[in-house]
Amino acid sequence: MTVGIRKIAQMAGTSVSTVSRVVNKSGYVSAETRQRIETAIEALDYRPYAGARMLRGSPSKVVGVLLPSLDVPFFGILGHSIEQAFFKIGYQTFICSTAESPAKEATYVEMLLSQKLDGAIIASSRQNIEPFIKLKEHNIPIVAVDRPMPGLTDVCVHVDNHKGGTILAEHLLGLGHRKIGIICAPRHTEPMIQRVSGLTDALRSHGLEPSDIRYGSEHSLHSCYRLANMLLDRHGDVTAIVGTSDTAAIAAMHAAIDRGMSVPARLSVAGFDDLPEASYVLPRLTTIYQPIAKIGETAVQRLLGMMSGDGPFASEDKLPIRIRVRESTAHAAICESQGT
Amino acid sequence: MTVGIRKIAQMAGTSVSTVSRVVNKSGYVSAETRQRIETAIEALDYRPYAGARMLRGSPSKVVGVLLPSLDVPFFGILGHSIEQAFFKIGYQTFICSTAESPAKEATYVEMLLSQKLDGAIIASSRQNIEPFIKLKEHNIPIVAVDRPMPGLTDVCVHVDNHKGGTILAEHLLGLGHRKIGIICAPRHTEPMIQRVSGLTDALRSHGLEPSDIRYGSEHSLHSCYRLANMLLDRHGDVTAIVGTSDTAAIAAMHAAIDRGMSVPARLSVAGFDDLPEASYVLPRLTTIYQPIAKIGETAVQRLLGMMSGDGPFASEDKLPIRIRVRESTAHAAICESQGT
DNA sequence: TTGTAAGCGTTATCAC
DNA sequence: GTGATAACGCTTACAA
Repeated sequence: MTVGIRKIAQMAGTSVSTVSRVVNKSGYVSAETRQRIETAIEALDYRPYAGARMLRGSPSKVVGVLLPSLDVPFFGILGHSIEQAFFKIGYQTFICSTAESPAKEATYVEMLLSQKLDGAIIASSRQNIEPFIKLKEHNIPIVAVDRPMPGLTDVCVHVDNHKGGTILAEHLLGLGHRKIGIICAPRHTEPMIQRVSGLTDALRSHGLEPSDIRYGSEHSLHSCYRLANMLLDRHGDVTAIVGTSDTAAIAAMHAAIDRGMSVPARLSVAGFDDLPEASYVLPRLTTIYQPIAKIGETAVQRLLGMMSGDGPFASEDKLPIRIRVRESTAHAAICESQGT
Repeated sequence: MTVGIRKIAQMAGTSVSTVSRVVNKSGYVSAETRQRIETAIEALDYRPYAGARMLRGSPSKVVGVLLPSLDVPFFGILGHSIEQAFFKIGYQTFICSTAESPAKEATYVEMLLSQKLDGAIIASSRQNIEPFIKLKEHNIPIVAVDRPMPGLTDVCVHVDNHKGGTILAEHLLGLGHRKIGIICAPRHTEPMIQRVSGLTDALRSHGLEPSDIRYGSEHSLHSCYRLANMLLDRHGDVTAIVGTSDTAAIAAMHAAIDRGMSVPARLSVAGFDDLPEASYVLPRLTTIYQPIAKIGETAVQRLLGMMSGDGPFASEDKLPIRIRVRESTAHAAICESQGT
C-alpha cells in the first residue's frame, strides 16, 4: 500500500542505498541514475517516512507545546506565534490544551513521549511540575513561558508582572486616586499573584492599602462581573478598579456602567495584557501591554538553543512591557466632583 | 540511549514477543512473567514508540488540523474544540496555521504526509483546493469545517450563513429600518459571501437594496473601522449597519460613536458569530450565534466515521444558528426622530 | 505459555 | 559510483 524506498529502487532499477543518497543529497550519484530515481519519486509521489528515520536516530523535528487553553485570546496568540516560529524552521508542533487539569497534562506527556519529541514549551496553570517530570527524566529540553516552572526548568520567557502592577498603581496614584480596588482572576496563577503584589507594594510605598481585593477562580467575563459587583457593593467609594487581566477590567467596566457609574468620570478602570478586546470596548481600556507574540518567538529561540546543545542552560528572559494609557482612566479630582 | 522492547526483555529475562504481549494485552502470559516484565517496564520507564508501530501498519492516531490562524478568536475556539475532542479518544493533533498562504498550506501538507496522519480537518481561506490534493491522492480522509471545499471533500460541517444573513435582515426590517449598510471583511471567504447574499436577498424580497456594501480584505478592527467611515461618509442616511463578523460590527460602532452618532438611538449595528467580544462592547452587540465548539466536535465525529470506514462518505452538516438580540439594535422610528 | 524470526522504511557501513 | 547488509523498535505468524 504505502510506497517506500525499495519500491522506488525497484522502479528505477537500482538499490535502496542509491535512492537514499539521492533523497538525502549525500554521496555520489551519477546524473543518469539520479534522473531515473527522481522520475520514480515523482511518479509514485514518494516521501520518506519521518518515523522510520527516527528509528535510525535522527531528530523527530516534532515539539510539544502545552498550554492551558487555546480558546482564550492570550494563549491563542501565544500558541499561534510559537507554532509559526517552529514552522519556519521545519518543525511540527503538537499543541496540547491541558485545560488546567493535571490528569490531562500527564496523559499528554505520555502521548508526547511515545511520539519522541525533541523539546517542549510549557505554561501550566498550577505551579505543579509533577506531570512533567517524566519529560525531564527523558532529557527533553523544556522552556517555560508566561510563568516559571521552578524545579522543572530554569529557562523561562515571560514579563515582569510585578513591575506591571507597579506601573499601573503609579499611573493611578499620579491621577490622584487613593481608593483603589483590585479584581484578580484566575487567582492561583503566578502572573496574577505577581500583578497583585506589584500593585499593593506600590500602594504601600505611598502609605496606602488597596481598598478591596476580590479573587475569583474563573477567567470568564461573567464571573469577573460578579466579583466587580461585590467589590462595588462593599466599597462604593473606590475611584479606580484594576483588573489583573483585560477581561476582569472589562467586567468591572460593565458592572460600573450597569449601576450608573460612568467610566472614567466616576470610576477609572485599568487592565492587563492589552489584548485586542482592550481597544474594542468604549471607553477604550488603559492597560499594560505585553509582547505576546514576541514571548512565543523568544521561547522558541531558547528551546532551539537547548536542543542544539549550546546554551543557555539557564536563563530568565523578561521582555519589556509598557503602559497603554487610553480613555478608561482619568484624574480622580473629576471623580470626586461627580461622585455618587 | 533509548529504551526499547528488547532491553525490557533482557532485564525481565524473557523474549521480546512476550513483552509485546504484555504491552498489548494480547495472548497468554503467565502471571509471574507478566509481573517481571511489568517491573522492568516500570523501572526503565519504558513506553512503546508510536513510529515503530506504524511501520507494522497500525494507525498513527495522529490527525492534521489546518486552519487560517489560531490568533483570531473564531479559529482559536474552533481549533481548541477539535483538539479536545481528539484528545478524548487518544488522538494527537497537529494544528497548522496556514495564514492564508497556499505556499504554507502546501508545505504543511508535505510535513503532515511524511508523518503519516490518519485524517485531516481543513478550513482554507481561499477556495483553492490545490495544496490539499496530495492528501486526497494518499487517501487521507478529509473533513471541511466552516467552509466547504468542493472537489476535495464532500463532507463539510458548518452553518447556513445565507440564512443567518436573512435573519439579520428581517430583524432590522422588522424594526423599521430601510436604509441598511453592509461591511464585509475579509471579502473572499465563502461564509462572508453567503452572509452578504443572505442579507441582500432578504432586502430584495422586500423591494429594497443595501444602501452600500463596503468590502475589505483584512479582518482587523482597524481596517474595518476605515470601511465603516467610508460607508458613513457616503451614506450618512443609513439607520443600520450590519458587519459580516462581530469585529466588523464593533468597528462600525466605534466609527459611529466617534462621529457622534449614538448606538442604537441613531444607528443600529449588528454582527455575526457571537464571539465573546460581542458581549464585551457597550452597547452589547446584536449578532448571529453559531455553535463554534459544536462545529469542531461534529467535524471530529465525521472524520472518525470516515476513518473507520463506515460512512458517511458525503454529508453536509448545517448546525443550527439563532439571532441574539442585544442592545445595539433598536427601532428605526427612534432613529428618524433623533436623526442628524 | 514462551521464543524465533521476518519484515515494516530508513540510513550507515563497508565492500565492490 | 553503486549495492548488500545490519540495525533501529515493534508486531505477528509460526514453532516449540
